[in-house]
Amino acid sequence: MNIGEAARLSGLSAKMIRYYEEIGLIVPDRTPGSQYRVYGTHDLHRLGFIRRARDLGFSVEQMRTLLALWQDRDRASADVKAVALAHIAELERKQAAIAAMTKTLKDLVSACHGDARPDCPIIEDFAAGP
Amino acid sequence: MNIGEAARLSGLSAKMIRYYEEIGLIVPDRTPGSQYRVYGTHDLHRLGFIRRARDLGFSVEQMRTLLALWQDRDRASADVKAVALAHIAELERKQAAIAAMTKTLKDLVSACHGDARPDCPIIEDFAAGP
DNA sequence: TCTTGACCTTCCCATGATGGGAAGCCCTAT
DNA sequence: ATAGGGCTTCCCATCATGGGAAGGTCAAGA
Repeated sequence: MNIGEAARLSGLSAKMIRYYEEIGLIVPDRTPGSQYRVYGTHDLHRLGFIRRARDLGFSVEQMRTLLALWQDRDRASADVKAVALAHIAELERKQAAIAAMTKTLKDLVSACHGDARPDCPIIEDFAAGP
Repeated sequence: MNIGEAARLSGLSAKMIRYYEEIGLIVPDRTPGSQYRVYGTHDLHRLGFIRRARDLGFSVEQMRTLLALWQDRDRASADVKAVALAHIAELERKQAAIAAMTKTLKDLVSACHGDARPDCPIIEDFAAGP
């Protein structure tokens, strides 16, 4: 099948599939005459893997590692788990940062009348020196 | 003062201060001869405001809005609150997305032995079709 | 058989916020 | 006067993604 159908079936955009090829994640065959990309069942399976990993927030480099581990039938499951754990740690780091911002903002928001008057603890907080 | 000291005092990098100038958030005076940027107390105050807003995750466009509201002594506190609430909503959206990824990953990780054997529920999940 | 329209190709550019680095100017202390 | 540190502008890179232009390919219908 061509890239359009592969995109539809995988849920990735054709743009991104070409990008993933450019960086070596998936390299399909080409039709001899037209140079159209041709995706077979194997490629489609690989695209599905990429899609799933991407939706779970893995970086392109992590996906590269995971794809290699997938292909390596003798890898230790510990190797896969390590990649997943590293990603979880990163997600939790981001989550903590967001939670801290949210908490501060909610405190400020709850102190603000939110009416037509100009005095506002939010702005005042921002304007207060360190 | 010059940009280096302004950077030190505000906690922003000189690079970023120049960038904020380029996009019109803060425009300092220049020394007539040398074209060095010169930051006064007013500028420093503004940089502090930017720093605080940035650390709370506001986008540059939101900072632009907030700076304008700060300068406008007649704004309604509701206007400020609306910006903050919109940002909180965005943070919570991101937080929910991260939490969903984290949950899925943790489930997969807990199902994975993480030893020397090759069978791994994580990879298997990724490889499973939609 | 020819045309039309949908699809494909490559190439360039943009995003947002940030950093790196080069080439060259300015100022101050020795 | 010279050295060194700070400043300037300019260009490039990140990461994953989308937009769009110019042009090639293919299949279906007249």
